[in-house]
Amino acid sequence: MGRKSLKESRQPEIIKAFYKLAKREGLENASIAKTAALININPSLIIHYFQTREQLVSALIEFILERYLQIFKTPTISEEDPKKRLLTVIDKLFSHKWNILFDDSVAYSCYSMVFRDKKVKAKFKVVLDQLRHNLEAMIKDANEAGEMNVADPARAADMVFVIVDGAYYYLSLESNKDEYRKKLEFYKQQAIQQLNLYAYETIPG
Amino acid sequence: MGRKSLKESRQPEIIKAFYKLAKREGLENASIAKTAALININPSLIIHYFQTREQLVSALIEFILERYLQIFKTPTISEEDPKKRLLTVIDKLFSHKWNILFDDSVAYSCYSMVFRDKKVKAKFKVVLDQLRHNLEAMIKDANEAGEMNVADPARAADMVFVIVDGAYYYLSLESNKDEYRKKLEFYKQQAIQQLNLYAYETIPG
DNA sequence: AAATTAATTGAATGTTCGTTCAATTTATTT
DNA sequence: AAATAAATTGAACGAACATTCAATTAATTT
Repeated sequence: MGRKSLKESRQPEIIKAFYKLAKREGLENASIAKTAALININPSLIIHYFQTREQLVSALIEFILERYLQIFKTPTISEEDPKKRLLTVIDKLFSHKWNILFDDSVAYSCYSMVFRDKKVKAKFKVVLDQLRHNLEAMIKDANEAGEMNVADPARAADMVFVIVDGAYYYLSLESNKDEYRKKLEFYKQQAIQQLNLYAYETIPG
Repeated sequence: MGRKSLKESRQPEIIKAFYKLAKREGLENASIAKTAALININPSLIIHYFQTREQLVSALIEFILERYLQIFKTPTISEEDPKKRLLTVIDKLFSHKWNILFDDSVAYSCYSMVFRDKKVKAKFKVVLDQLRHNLEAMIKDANEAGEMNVADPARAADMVFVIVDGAYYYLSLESNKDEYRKKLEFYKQQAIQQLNLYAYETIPG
């Protein structure tokens, strides 16, 4: 008996507010007090749900990493043709929505913890590997459907993400929208080329 | 008359201590008081030389960015053959010393400010562009010496750095030393391939 | 040695921080 | 309506923070 727990709704609400604040002012300036003020609750309530700021940050990291994986959990998957499906994912990786995930002060701040916190490092590793494995599986599907012939799907998938990560690292500094668009398109073509490097068959534009 | 300024020696000393501390505890936990304690001076002295913590961080960013450019300011340049010189730089980019610059919590924390501070963004842009221009110049030299024929040196240089940045973003999560070494070598080969993509002549291993 | 200027210290400031704890409110069950 | 358990508040804590200011020390010049 007694009151029902509100954890499942309150915790995400707090994490989202914390994230919003961190985006605005930087993770290092995102405090419990400010977060509480943002959603009109008492700071103690945040401690009630997360015990320490450290655990709140930990929850934030998981929140961010979950978003990364969502690229494989969208209507894309419903695409019937394996090669089309693959190219749709590549499209998405170099699209505006995916940009937003990378043009993100908070994500880089979280990433910086990788060097001081083994658990954070492990979390990031799991997600980045998952992304690679998912893409690898799609490449294999396209191979088996006879639509492509990538000799080493694992390495190809790896390289695609290396290009994605390296591309946004540089693109986030580009203020000129037109330059941004052009470069993004160039990097996308480079990523697609990775699927051709070992391919006997070329992908029609 | 009066006492001579010690700025030129004191400022770097303070920046280095601040950097050391930031590496150990994270930039967000690196305070003026702790930095002062580290080199046995009074906290006020740091304010004397930098006025605010913000300016100290700004100096730290410049310190870090200067180190990036040093890859082109080493004995490498003395190499007589343009192609050898180019490959030596590629070697360095995927070497242990360059690793250290990237396996660095502080650099990513600084980078995260890019999204909230236009000046920081501009600073990073200048340095990343400089790196690309330097490499582009070396590719052109090798082209003109008739040793290579890279059709688009600017894009090739860009791609090399995209691969470097993307590679370390993933590699920094790899704890297994053997895996790390293997993957680093693979990425290096991919970078070298970028110089061959448009080349009529292949580079002998 | 007197004057000058920067280096350096030390005490003090007000602010914000994360966290604790007891008290109160609110929802749910018996 | 009584019992229960979680939600929520509000006051309070000490710690650490960046920064200030005046006082002192140390080097350099005339």
